[in-house]
Amino acid sequence: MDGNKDRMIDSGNFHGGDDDGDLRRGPWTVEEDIALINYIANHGDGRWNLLARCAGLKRTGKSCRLRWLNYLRPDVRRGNITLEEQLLILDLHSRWGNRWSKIAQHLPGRTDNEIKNYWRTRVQKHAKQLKCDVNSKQFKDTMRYLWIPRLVERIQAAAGTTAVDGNGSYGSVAPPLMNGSDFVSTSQVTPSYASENSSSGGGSSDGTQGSSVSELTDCYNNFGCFSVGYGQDTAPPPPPPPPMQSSAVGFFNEGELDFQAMEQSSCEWLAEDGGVDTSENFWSTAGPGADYFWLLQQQLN
DNA sequence: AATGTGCCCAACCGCTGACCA
DNA sequence: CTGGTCAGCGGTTGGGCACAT
Repeated sequence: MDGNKDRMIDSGNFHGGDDDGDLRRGPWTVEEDIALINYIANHGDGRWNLLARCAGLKRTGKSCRLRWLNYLRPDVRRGNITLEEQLLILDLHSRWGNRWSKIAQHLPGRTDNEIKNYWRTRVQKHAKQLKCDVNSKQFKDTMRYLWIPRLVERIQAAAGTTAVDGNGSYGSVAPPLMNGSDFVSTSQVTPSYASENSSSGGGSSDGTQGSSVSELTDCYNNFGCFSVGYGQDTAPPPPPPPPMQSSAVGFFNEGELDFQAMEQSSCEWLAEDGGVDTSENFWSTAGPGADYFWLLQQQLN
């Protein structure tokens, strides 16, 4: 994993010829990155097409913008998605669906692209393993009753504030959640985003304001569910979850969740990425891409 | 060692909305 | 109102890597 950190170094042209108007495509070279960083340092960003021309880059403005926002921006955070971030992503996605940029606003340093990739590669993969659609009720229930409680537990364990009953089984925790008064099931989220405060710089004045991890975990412990910001820009709270539907697939047998099987899968998932490190910071230590950025810094100095 | 397979993620593409003349 | 330009967003692609066979 993390293997392609520096694959774009000096990798030359991508997609071969396709030179519509002398424009380059594909991976960025160190020289291009330096040119872009230097130009933005001196002139700021924005007006990307103009920027691309003035910086002497044979790239579209779009490409420059994407490169800057997703990779070169100094505050971009790299490395593994932490448990806290996973929790936030699950929660925010349950409210907003695939509104990656909106979700990314609540994860400082993370890009919409990164979150989108995380969702597709990890979450959707597990939906596939469960043999259910990522938008299906079954999958949402799995997230809601298993993965999220498990994440909360692990976060708290990492913080040394264990507040979960001893046996660690969520088979016993899940039923109280069944009142489900607050937690949003995606199917309930009507995409009525019009009422949100859309001041693009803000990001903290909508329903999720302050949707920090600690608030999420606190809320979860107090009420057995999330309720942060719910209902401010969405439909009324969903009704209590009905019993599992029959015609179950994957972990849904005879109309009931197979919690054992689900929990096993949950453990595998959380162990495989969440259990590694919870605070890896790409910029501060050797991590994915560190060698590339080291090289970049050397070039800039 | 060679080959096959799956995963990850940077970058691209197409679409949409905002803005302006 | 219309047409053009630009920025931003979400979906998709494909190269490279790690691991399995």
